[in-house]
Amino acid sequence: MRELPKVYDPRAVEQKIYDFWMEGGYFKGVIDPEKEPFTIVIPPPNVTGQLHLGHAFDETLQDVIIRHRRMQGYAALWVPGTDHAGIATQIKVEEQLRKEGKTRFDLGRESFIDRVWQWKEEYGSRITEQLKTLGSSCDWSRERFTMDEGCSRAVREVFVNLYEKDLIYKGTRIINWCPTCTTALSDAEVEHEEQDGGLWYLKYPVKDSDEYLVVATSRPETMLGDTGVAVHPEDERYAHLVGKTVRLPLMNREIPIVADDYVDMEFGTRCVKMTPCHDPNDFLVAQRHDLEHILVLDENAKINENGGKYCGIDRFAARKAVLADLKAIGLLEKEENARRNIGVCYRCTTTVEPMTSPQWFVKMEPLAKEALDVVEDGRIEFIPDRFVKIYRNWMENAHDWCISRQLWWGHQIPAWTCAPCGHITVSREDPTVCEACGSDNITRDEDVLDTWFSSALWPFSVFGWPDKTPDLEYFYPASVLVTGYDILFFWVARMIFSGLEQMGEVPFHKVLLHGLIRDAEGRKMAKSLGNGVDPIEVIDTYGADALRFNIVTGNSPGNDMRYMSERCEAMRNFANKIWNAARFVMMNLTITDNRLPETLELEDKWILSQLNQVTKEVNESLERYDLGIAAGKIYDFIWDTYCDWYIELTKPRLNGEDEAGRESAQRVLLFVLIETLKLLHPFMPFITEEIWQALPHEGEALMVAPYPAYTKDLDFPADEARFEKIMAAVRAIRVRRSEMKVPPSRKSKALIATNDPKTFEAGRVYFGKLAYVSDLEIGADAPENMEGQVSVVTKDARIFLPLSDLVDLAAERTRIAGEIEKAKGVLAQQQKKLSNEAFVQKAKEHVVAAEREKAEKAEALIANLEESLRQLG
RNA sequence: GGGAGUAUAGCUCAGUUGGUUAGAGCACCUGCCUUACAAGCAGGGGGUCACAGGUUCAAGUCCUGUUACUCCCACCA
Repeated sequence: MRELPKVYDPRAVEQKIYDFWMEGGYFKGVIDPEKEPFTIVIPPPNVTGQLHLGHAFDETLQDVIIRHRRMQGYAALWVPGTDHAGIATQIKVEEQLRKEGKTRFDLGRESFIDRVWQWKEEYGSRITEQLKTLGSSCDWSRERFTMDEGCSRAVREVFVNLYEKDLIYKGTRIINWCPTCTTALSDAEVEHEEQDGGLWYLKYPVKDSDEYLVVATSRPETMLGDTGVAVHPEDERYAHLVGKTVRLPLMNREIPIVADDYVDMEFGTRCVKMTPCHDPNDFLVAQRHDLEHILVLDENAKINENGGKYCGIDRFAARKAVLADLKAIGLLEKEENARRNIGVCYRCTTTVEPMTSPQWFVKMEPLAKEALDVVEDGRIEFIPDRFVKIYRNWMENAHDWCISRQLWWGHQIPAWTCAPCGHITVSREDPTVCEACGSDNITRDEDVLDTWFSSALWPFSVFGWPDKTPDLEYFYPASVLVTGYDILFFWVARMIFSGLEQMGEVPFHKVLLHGLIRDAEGRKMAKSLGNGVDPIEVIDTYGADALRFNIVTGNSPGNDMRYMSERCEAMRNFANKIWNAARFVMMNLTITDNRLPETLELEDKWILSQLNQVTKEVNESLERYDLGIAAGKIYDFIWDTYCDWYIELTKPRLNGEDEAGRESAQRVLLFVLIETLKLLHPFMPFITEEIWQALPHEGEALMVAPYPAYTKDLDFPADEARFEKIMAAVRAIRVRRSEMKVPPSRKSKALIATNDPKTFEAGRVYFGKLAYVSDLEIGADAPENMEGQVSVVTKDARIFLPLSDLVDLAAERTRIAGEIEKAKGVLAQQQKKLSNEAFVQKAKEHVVAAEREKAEKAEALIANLEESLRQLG
């Protein structure tokens, strides 16, 4: 047993304890046919990222869950890993190159990729090392990376699979193009924000006529690619023009006027310019009317050679130029200011440009259906369940998923196009010849896959799929997935349909969705705002346990939370509280084992019964993934019940002469402390392990000790009730003394008049320490002379404190009369309820019983109060 | 345009399936360095649970409507 320092210093403990766990191999998931597996796969953070509070939140929840299950005896496994994060990582390396005055094109594809791998080697372990400082009990021997060999094989297998099933196809469709990242994006990767913009009305002259058609647009530069004007088929105003053409200004191109009911007859000018290559709706209309496709932007969003004299001009400059030129020739009818939603790239916030482009897509409809079913029928449970609606909404409307990216860092698409015959060969092994014509003149598709394509396979790729590995067999599917609601569509949805499609089974049974951590003002933490909080600094200041406890409490599933460092301070204080409680127990410790004593005192039964109750509630809360509630209960038990009451209660025994009494107090103190450490361990793993190691214990490590469970043997409801009587009396004395401002140094005699002297006799010894009583008399009667007596009343006792100099009899009478009024108020309410027949008949039995008891208590209290008042005269 | 969430003490938030006189932390007030802990102890003040209806013996909790804020989804030029 060691002497512990007075103040807990997490820095002296955490690293040491983590190393101890690692050396013990306790994080390792072990296949054990006797045990039930409990699996979590980590949402892989970006390999070159840095730990932020969002990660800390996510990882803490997972660690609490996995530690609880591990202690419960499950074969627990938490698989860690990182994501190659295509765009994000590529951007970072390109930034680095830029500082050297180079672009990726200077290096060429191969050396650029080499460079990224170097970068990954350099920074790839940073985030995982940071995860360790949080205490994450991941099985590091199973760490994976979305671009490691195994995951790459899984990606290839899935791609080929889906292609063969016709669920992946290549086609020229309208996609979202980011001109900065120079790649296509999926719909999910586009964020919408409202911006001020304009709406311009352009006049298109009808051929061989004096008429004009007026079209409105928010992107006038796209008119360079217009190939038609649409009006509604039933619009009489324009009926005579359908089939004719207009002369497209500036480009001097004749384009047809078509009738299509896409046009809203109630809206705008009722004429819509058609730019099939730069607007998804126009694209559809163009298909129906066989309009020409003219792409006018290049990959950097500059006007291309199809834009005539505007070629080479950036889209926004082109907008101004086009408008100026139209105005000059009198074809700009008017302009309006308007706020509108524009799409921006989720990585770089550049305005994305819708444009047609040959890309690869995953056909969503067939996949989405089953993925929705498993959530609807409960095979996968969302916590909280309101996310089912959001998920449904998305699944029912999901467009095909654009999976090709014009990047270099990522899984290159396994498709080869044949130069002579144009056939595309998609294959598990790199082909040397075209599978259709046998030509060896084939070239591999340059594009790579969306990062989320490999993330979608994570729940099974980490276990070695497509091989049937023992891990896959035993640990798949995961028990619970923990992640933020912000990646429900990016990741969760795609894992679900991928798991179902490839494994024929859900990838996890439950999804615990948490919110975002915001700053103290409720704003999103963002680099641009500079309001980010570095968890590593927090850990350094307050300790990982404090950060974890802060994050786990004070929020509920699915809701955002604000980060406030004051809360960390409070939790640091809590850690210190436990530390000192443990110090107290240790400095009084002479025993070397932690068995309970043969005989239990009243207060022992009380604390054990309370412990048992809190154990039950904590397990129930954890079962429901109400981690914050569970943590709160442990907090209250430790601070209020154990420290503020029980420890104080044991002091008379510990300091007493009775050997047996000293030992039994130690035994109960130690037993409850150890059980409490176990309860708390998933939440505050470091400090609990450190203390546990310093106490007499069985087993190697707290983290693999059995988690406490409710037991009938420690249920003492009758003793609890008896002890509550003593507590009530102690509290009442404290209140009275405090009201009279009697300092603790001034002790007083006390007389307790009660009809349950046996109970108070059992608790006699506590009144000295807890209620500043110097000499206690217990009996049935009040003192004969009430002169100078302060009376304190509970429902079970009338207590008299001779504090003659402080007593004002008149004031006493007033006070007691006031208390009677208050108690009568309570009683009246109860009686009202109880005299309501409907209540007595319809309410549950225990509710009625509780009300009766309450009424009885109030009655008893009133009787005692009245008795005291009478004696005061 | 569709959907979801939030609204409880000065601040940040809990509040399980409706059931004691609605809780915690921080802040505030009073008294205490009572030898585990002043990062502490004891006591206290502070809430018409956004608003209006409804269901029920009983509503912070369920239903309807209203207001305010937040978020997600969406191709109205």
